[in-house]
Amino acid sequence: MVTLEDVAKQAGVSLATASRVLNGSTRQVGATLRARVERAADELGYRANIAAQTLARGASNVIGIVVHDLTDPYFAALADGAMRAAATHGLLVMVGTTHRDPEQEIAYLSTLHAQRVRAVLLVGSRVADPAVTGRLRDELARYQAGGGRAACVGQDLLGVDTVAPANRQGAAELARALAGLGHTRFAVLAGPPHLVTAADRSAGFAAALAELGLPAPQIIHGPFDRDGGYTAAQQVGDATCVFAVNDVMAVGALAACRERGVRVPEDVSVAGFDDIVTLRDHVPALSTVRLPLQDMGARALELALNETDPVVVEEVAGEVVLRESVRRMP
Amino acid sequence: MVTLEDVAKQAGVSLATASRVLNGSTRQVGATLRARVERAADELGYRANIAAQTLARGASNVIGIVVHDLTDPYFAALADGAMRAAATHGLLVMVGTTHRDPEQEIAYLSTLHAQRVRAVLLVGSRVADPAVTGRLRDELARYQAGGGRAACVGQDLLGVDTVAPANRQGAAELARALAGLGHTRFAVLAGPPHLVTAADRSAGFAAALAELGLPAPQIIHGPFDRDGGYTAAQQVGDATCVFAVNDVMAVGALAACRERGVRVPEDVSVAGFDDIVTLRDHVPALSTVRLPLQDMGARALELALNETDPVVVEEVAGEVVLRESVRRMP
DNA sequence: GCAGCTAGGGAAACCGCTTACCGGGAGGTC
DNA sequence: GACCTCCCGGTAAGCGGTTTCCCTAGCTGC
Repeated sequence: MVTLEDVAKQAGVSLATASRVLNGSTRQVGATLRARVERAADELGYRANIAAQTLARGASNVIGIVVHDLTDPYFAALADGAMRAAATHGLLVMVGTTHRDPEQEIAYLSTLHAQRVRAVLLVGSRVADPAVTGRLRDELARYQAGGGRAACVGQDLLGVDTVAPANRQGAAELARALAGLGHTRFAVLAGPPHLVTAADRSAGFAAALAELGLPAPQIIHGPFDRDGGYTAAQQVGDATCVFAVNDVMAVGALAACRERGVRVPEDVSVAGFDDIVTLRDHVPALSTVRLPLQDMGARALELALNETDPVVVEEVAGEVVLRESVRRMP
Repeated sequence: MVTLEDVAKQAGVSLATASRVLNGSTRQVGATLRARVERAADELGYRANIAAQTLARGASNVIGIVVHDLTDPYFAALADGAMRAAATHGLLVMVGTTHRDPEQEIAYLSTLHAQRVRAVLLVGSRVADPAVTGRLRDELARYQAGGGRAACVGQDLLGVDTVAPANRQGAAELARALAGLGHTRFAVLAGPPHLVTAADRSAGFAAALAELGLPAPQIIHGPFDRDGGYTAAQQVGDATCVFAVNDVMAVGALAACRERGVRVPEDVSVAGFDDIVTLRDHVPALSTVRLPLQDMGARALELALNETDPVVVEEVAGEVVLRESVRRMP
C-alpha cells in the first residue's frame, strides 16, 4: 500500500506538507509544492489510510445503523432514509442486522463502539424484556460516556433521542375509521406479545374499540412476518374486519383468505400498518396506516448528530389510508 | 474514552500484557495478571479502539458492499445474503448505495479502499459505458494492488471473481416456456438499454423467440423500476404476452393493466424476472425466473475472501416459475 | 550443581497520519 | 534600516494499539 510518506518522498517535500495538500487543512501550501504533491499522489495512486486518520484526528466519519432485518421493506426504507442523510454529511455507514435477536443488538452496539463510530442508530421495535433493555442501556451509556452519539427509531425506552411512530394513536384512528364503516366484530393479528411495536398497535386498536363501546377484538398472537400473518389469519373467528399489525402480515393474511375462498373485502375486510411501498400494487389494495419511513430514518440521523442536552422524542403520526381491502358494511 | 493504557495502569501491568490478555495473542499470560487485567477492563468499560488496531495490525475486519438501491428487494436480498456470510466470518459490513449512479460506485470504491476494508462486493448490473467501466476497473486495480480483495455480482466485466446470474439463458428459457403455452406475439418491457442486466435479459428473450421462428417482440425501453414497468406497459401493442425484465417492473405493468381494464392473464399474460419474495403474494401470482439471491450474495462474499489466482466466474442458473399471471392460449 | 530451556513479563519500535511548534524569508511600518 | 508580521515549509510528538526483542525466573536433565 502506498503511504503518505511515499508521496512526500516522491514529491520531495515533508510529510506535513503532503498531508496539508492531500487532506483538507487550515494551512495553505504554495502552488508549486501543491502541484508536485498532487502529481505524486496521483501517479502513485495514493489513498489516505482512514484508520490512521481516524486515530490521529480522534474522530471517525462513519456511523452505524442497527436494524432487525434488511429484507423487510420496513427496515430497508428506514435504513435508506438514514443512509441518504448520512451521505449528505459525507458520512459512511456500517449496517448491522440483528435478525430480531436483542442480544445481537447489544453485541453490535459494542462493536460499533469499538469502531468509534460517530453515531449509532438503533432502528426497530424495543422488546418488553426489562433485563435486555437494561443491558442495552448500559452498553449505550458506555458508548455515550466515550463521546458517542445515539438515536433510536422506535419506542422511547433507551433514554436517547428517539423518533417514535405513533403506533397506539395510528392504530386507534384506524380502528375508528373501520368502525365508521360499520364493522363491529374485529380480529387483531397481533404479532408477538413481547414486541412493543406490535403490542402498542394492538392495544391502541383495542382501546379505540372499547371507547366506541364495541366488543373487544379477537386477539391472535404470532410472528411479526408474512407467515405469521398467514397462520394467524386461519384462526380468525366470526370477525368482519381483520387488523394485522403490519403490512407484511396483512399480505400473509390476504393470502390465507384467498386460499380458503374467503373474499376480501366482500367477506372480510383487512387492514395493515406501515404502508410499505413495495406492497402498494397489491390486489386488493391494502388499507393501512402510512408512516413516512424514509423521513423517519433521516430524521433519526439528524437527531443523533446534533447532540441536544435534553433528550428529544419526536412522535411521528401515521395517516390512515383506506383502500379496496376494506368495505362499508351494509 | 478509556484506553488500553488506562486498563494497564489500573491493573498494574504493562501495555504489552494488557494487550495480550484483551486481544487474542499467541503469547500466554499468567492467570493472576490475566484476571487483574480482565477485571480492570470490565470495571473501566474498556473497548479496544479498532482504528488503532487496524493500523497496528495492518488488516481490518470490515468488508464493503456497494449496491444500487437498498429499498429494491433485489438488492436487499443480495445484501442480506452477503451480510449473513460476513457475520459467520466475524466481519463487519459497510454498505453503500449508488442510487444507480455509476460515478457513485467508483467514488464508493475509492472510499472503501481508503478505509482499507478487507474486501469489496460490487453488487448490481454493470453499465454498457466502456469509459465508466474502465475507470471502475482502474480504481479496482489500485485497490487490489494494495492487497484488497473484490468480487462482483453481475456481469463478468471487471476482471474480478464474479457471481453471474444467467440472465440471457433464464430469459430464453422463459421465452420458450411462454411460447410453449401458445403465445406468438410478445412485448418486452426492456428497461434502460445501457443496463447490461436489462439488455441481456431482453436479448436472451428475443433470441429464443427467433430460434423458435416466432416474430420479434415489441421492445419498449424505460426505467428499471416499478414506474418504468407501469409506463412501458401502456405502450404495449397487440402482444398477448408481456415480459418485464424484472419483477418490480412486472408489478408496475400489472398495475397499468388493471387500471386500463386489461385482464391478466385472460387478455394478456405477464411475466417478470428475479422472483422477489416480497412479491410472492401478488395477485395474479407473477410468473418469473427465480434467482437464489441470498445465496448469490453469500457466495460472492466467499469468492472475495478466498482470493483465487485465476479469476472465478460462477454462473447461477435461474429457474422458470409459471404462475397465474400467464395462461395457455386457446 | 550447572548449562540450557521455556515461560511469561516489560520496554520500545513501529503502524500512517495530524498538528503544535519552530524557523527563515518576504513584505510592511515607522 | 530595525522591527514586526505573515506566510509557508519542516520537525517531531502524539493518536492507541501490536509485536519484536530482551530479560528474569523457574525447570529440566545429566
